[in-house]
Amino acid sequence: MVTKRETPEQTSPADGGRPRLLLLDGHSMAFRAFFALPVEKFGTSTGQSTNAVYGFASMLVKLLRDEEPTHVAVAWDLSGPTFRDEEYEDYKGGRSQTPPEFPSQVPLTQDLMRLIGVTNLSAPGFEADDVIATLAHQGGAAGMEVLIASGDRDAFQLVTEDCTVLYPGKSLSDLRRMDPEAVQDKYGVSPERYRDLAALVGEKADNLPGVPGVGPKTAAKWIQKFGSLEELVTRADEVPGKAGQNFRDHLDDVLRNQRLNKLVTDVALDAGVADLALGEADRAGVDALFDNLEFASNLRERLYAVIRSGGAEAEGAGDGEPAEGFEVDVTVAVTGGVAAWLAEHAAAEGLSEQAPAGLAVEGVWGQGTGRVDALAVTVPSGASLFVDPTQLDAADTEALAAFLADAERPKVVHEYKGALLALGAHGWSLGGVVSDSALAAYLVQPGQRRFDLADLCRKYLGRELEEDTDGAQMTLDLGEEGGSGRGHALAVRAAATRDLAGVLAAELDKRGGTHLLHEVELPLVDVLARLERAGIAADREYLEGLRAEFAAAARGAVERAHEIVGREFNLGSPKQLQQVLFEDLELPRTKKIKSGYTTDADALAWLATQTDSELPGVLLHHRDQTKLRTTVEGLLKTVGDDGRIHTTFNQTVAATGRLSSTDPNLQNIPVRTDVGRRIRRAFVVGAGFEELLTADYSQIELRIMAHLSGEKALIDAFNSGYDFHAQMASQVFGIAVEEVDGEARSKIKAMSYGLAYGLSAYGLSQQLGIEPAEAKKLMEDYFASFGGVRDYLNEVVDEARKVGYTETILGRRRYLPDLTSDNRQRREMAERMALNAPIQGSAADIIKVAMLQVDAALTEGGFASRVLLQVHDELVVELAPGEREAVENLVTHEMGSAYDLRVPLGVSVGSGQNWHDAAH
DNA sequence: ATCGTCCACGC
DNA sequence: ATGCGTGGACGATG
Repeated sequence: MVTKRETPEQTSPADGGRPRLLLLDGHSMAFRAFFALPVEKFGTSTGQSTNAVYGFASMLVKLLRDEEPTHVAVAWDLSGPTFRDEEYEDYKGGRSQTPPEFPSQVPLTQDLMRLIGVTNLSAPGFEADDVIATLAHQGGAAGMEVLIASGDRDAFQLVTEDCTVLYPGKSLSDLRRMDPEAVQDKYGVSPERYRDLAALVGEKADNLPGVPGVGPKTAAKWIQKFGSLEELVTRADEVPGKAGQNFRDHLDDVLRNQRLNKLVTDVALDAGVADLALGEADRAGVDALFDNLEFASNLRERLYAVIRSGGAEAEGAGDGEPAEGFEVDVTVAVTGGVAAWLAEHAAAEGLSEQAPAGLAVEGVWGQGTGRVDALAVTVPSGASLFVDPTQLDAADTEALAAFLADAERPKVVHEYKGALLALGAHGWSLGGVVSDSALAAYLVQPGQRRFDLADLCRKYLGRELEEDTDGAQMTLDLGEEGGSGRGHALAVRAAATRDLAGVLAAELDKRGGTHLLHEVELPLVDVLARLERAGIAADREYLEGLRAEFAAAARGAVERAHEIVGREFNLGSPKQLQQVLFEDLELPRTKKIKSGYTTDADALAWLATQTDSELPGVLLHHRDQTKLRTTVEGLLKTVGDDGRIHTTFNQTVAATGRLSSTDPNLQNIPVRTDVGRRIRRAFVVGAGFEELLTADYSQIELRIMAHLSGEKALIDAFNSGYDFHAQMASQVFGIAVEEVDGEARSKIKAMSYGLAYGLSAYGLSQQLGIEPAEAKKLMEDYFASFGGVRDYLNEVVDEARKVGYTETILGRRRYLPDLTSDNRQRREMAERMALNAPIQGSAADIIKVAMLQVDAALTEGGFASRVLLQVHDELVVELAPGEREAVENLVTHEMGSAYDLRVPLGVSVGSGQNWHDAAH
């Protein structure tokens, strides 16, 4: 196996040009690292051990820094037998078991090597040592200086004047330089005779017994006296004493040892020494891996200081100095100076999509609005303008507004939507935004938790955004007049955003996400900002009424529950509930959870059937009413002065590409029960509008599954014109569609939807309340009719395991390193994510495109109607007077044509005075 | 105050 | 032991 990166031009080592080859024995060094660092202190939150990876990386960083090699390779053992096993079947026998936390760290270490530009090598039938011996010979022949880092003493036989072995001492970072003199000093023999000595002494780790009673001292004495093992064997009868008799008795062992410990120097390899030049690091890849391993920034920074990086990385990163900050030359706008500065520094001809201005907005935003406290513009030269909007005159304001709105003056910003809302609240529009560093980072790695500017700078630029706040820097800033410290900080953010956008553009391009950013996510920002700004009208009095009603019902349930139990307790505390149900009332135990036994709704419903006690039913009722009450209260809290609720749509949270909604979450308003649906009546049409319209995709995820799998039976079911689930059931059960009853239909419906989630037979049985065996049979019957779906799902996972990521129809990637985890739970979780991500993510792609098309068509048609909400597969539109029919057609058409699947995109619409009545 | 757990709502 | 989210309440922790 060879992993090779592009070979950059060779760098010269410090000593004037002689190439220096560093060879590492991967397994032996990783194993040393494993035992050098406490495994329990190095692990991720999900249980992946990382001590060996961390230790190995630290050791390598030190070597790269101290030795400055020009060429590096790591040799790895393969799992299969080697020629030594064939010669001696007990070779390495009797080794104690490898610790279970170790093996999974090997591929992680190999990944890291590849990412930092180091070649991994191995050869079937040979050990890592043989690979190293071969390369060391090649390197020597090519006039290179060779360094070998290995924890295996067999490597000492390779030592020459030009080849030094670095052998770990007490700690991993303490590598002893074994040159010819050091070998002679330590063992009393020259490196050429080391094999002779090792053959006499034996090697316990390889299960190669030597001569009993003969250690390194005796062996060295003999070799010194006789000159070599060969001579020693010829004159074996001259060896004195008990040890000499043992030698004669174990002659065969010694000779076998000597044959086996000879390292092979002509292994056929996929790469020669010339191919081992230290490559360019994939910094984003290293970051992703370090994030995954939850490594702190310390090691990351030390690594960045010694590796070659691709892209526009921090300058001076190769000299081990701390990364430099951002060079900005800040002009603090004084009244009347903005127009002149913009004319001089930010003219349209000075900016381009490749060299845009960086814009940073300081302020707050949310609830569909915002406020600008300050803003900074940085142009490619580093010239920066800091603006306090309260200090502008009319001419300044006009010039600034013109610059911000000008689509011909490209700019990049971090959190575009926030900037839109904040600027919009001051009456400014923002045009020409060619990238949003947060969105770009999200598309590069959608699973990341945070997309802070500071975090991203550290990760992609290797630079700290903020200076030490407790150092002299701060004092200095404070000493300057007019808040230039604050101006500098904001200008730095603008500069950082620009640098970041450049690096991320390159990274995103590599990952095929450029189209998604420019054609979908960026244009969507503006649409979302307008959705948030519009909000949805709420009937406050109606909500108050609901709150009172739900609160009263909940109180009633509390009283009744206390009465039943005969004492007071907190119905909202799962812990107290367990005490009451399982200890006081001694009801049957439910499913185990961390803290005891579950009291969730399924369990309470089951308990209700198992006992005469009224309590479970009362608790269920209490849960329902309490949940409804808190939902209503949450909504009431967010109704604005304009009588509307302005949610926030987050575009960088869901790893699959979906939007999410917060403050309040309008994507989880109850709909499934009658009482829950009443809350939807509180979302009403606003003043000046006529009705609400809802439009949703029917079974979009199943349609995507049909499209992606190409399963003909599934595609036919969608085209049959019958009720989809009934049609599927008729196929599975081999009956006519008319004969499919409700039970059969709902079983197949659950099965179909469960597929996209990676549902197991057990899960299906739980959901349907049937025996696992019956669920298994159901799955088998289902796949007998729709085997293409199963094949597709398997293929998705296999492919993702191979390439490391899944992809949606628009090329949105999700990286899933856990697919190769040796931890079963993690691996299976990643497998379910892998089969779900293309389906859920493609649905997200489609509705995003639909939103753009609907929005554009509404604008183009001159309609006053507007989109208010997106709920994953549904859009809520506020209809302006007289526009219902036209907008209904428009929305149906645009949603239906957002993407051309192998099955039609079904869209159903309805309208009414409120969200409830607009359902269909 | 902050965090993890449990629970429940949506698609 | 079915995917993706948000959020409230509780209770342990600081």
